[in-house]
Amino acid sequence: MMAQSTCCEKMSVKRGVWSPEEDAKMMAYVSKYGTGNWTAVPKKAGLRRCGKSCRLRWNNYLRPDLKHDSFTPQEEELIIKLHGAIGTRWSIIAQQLPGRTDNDVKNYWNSKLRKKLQDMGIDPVTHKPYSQILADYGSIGGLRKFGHSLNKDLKNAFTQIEGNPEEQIVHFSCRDGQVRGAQSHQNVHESTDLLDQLQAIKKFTEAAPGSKNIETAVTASPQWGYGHPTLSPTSSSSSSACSAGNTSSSLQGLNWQDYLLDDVFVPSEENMAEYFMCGDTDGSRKIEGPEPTQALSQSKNIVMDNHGTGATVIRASDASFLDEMLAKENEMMLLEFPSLLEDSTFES
DNA sequence: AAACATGTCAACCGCTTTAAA
DNA sequence: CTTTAAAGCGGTTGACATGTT
Repeated sequence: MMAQSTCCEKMSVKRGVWSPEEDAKMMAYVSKYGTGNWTAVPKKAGLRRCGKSCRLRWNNYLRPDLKHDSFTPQEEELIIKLHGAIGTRWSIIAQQLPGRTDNDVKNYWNSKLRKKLQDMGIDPVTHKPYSQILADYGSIGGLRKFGHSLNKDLKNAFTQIEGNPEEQIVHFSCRDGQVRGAQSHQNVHESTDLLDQLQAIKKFTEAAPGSKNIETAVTASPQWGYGHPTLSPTSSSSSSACSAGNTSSSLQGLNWQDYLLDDVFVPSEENMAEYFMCGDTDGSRKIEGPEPTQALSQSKNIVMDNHGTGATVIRASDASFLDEMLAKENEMMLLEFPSLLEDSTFES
């Protein structure tokens, strides 16, 4: 294990997996004294643990209101949707799932849901199809030459794939000028590992039995649901294939657009408020901090069209901010990747 | 049957936020 | 207002289980 100095080490207390005896002591203590003042718990409960460890054990495992069975398709859907809206705010997501902890949700996302989306050709960070993300790469004015280089690489990569190249490449082609602004710009930062994405797309195209299916699944993007039968992975591990199968019915009919940020935040400010007021009947729980406001202000600047092409409308007042960001990025590109900016072999 | 790879999940780390002194 | 301890949080690790070669 690590040799870092922690509070637990200083106190020379036990670490690692809890024994049934320790759990019993913990339960006995809480039933007698209740929770709170965790630093005092180890001494009072007769445990050789640090308070933090006790709190974690109680909150993540021993609490009687916790569910210990597997996640339901409904819970799965909610996690995906919320993750698409607010990202890795696990505690907030967990508040919407009674009996689940942030740790549960986080683990479930990392071990199951993230892979499931990847296998379907959807970027688990942006919740967009990889094809759209890659199209966006080529459509960013501030990264003009960089985008062209990427497109060249993409074309090289995809000419290697067997089948009808026309159908497969067309979805990754540059649609210059169509997507600009905060949303597409964000994609550049959030989906930085191009290689991984290429591999995922390759995997996706290989998994589909024929190019016709790909045509149906990708070209007709409004019909592209998470549960699309042709997207079920055939070459992935048994567990992911199995879980994908489990949810195909529950998620059928849902489009990837359903999981985009705007679906949750754009409709109205009331919806926003409702969303961030947690499900408690007394309404006492709510999100703290500036995030909802930020999300709202962002959502006002981004308007996705109904077909998920990612077209954005930026308020005039934001233009200078964007220009500044793009200029900064150009500057960074010059410093870090001057060779890419010199690449003039792929102009269009 | 053994070795290796992969998946799962409880627990930990360290940073941030909150609240009390 | 400042300091400090407690609690909250998201990311990461590692032990164990299971699957694959």
